[in-house]
Amino acid sequence: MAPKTVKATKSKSETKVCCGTARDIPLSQRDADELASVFAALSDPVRLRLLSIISSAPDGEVCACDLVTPIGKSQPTVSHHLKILFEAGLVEREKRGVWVWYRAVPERLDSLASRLH
Amino acid sequence: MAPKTVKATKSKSETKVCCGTARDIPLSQRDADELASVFAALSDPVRLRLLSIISSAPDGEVCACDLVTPIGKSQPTVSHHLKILFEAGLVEREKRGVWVWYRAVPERLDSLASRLH
DNA sequence: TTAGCATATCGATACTCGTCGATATCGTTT
DNA sequence: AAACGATATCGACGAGTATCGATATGCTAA
Repeated sequence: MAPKTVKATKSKSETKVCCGTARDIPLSQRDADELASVFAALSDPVRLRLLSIISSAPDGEVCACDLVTPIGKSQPTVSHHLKILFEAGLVEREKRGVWVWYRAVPERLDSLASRLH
Repeated sequence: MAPKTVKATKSKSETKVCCGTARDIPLSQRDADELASVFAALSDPVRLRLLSIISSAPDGEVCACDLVTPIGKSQPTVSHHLKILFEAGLVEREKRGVWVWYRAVPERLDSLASRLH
């Protein structure tokens, strides 16, 4: 197994992860799942470019109809990716008439960045 | 299509993404691909917990043999995830005898955090 | 009401990925 | 040399996902 120097600090499996005991595992299962889901939303180049376009919009918002062409994917595909960004809390949307406007949620990225230490 | 207010700032598809022209698309295809690959490495709860354990190690490094039990997955699975973290530049490894020691690369996370604005 | 457009959903397909048992590789020990 | 233990790789399987054509939903205009 491990060398003998710091045998005492050996991390141990802790199935009891409920209340406040599990301090030997830095990141809980739940936190890991939640964090991973946000990273998963950012793990696609199409979504990163969508987020980039939306974030850098002069008016702070972009019509969905103006996202299909620059991305170069089909309308259902772009709609699919926008939904994933929305469900991850990375963008918010507002329907105005026939159009849907998307805005970035920078606080979401800020909180993400802060959790990277 | 889009409303008429800011028709001039409408982002346009730019297939010529080589030298320095494409400035209407904030994030290039290449940058998006590269960023997405790092996020993909962080998009799994097992890898996040591995990274967390390694990062918070008192000695700054953890033996791979001490990672299998707390993660609760098989040894090939843990080895697989460690490889992905390594190839993403998030951890570095050093073989000492029979054991392999893993260290975190915090600068990698720092540069990631800085790219989230 | 009907026609037309913007957006979302559905169904299908191809591909990627997480997982594990079995096995290979490699250093250590006897 | 032979046996053993730690780690990586392989092969396979099941689950998830990116993509798109077709279709549904919903708003607007005639």
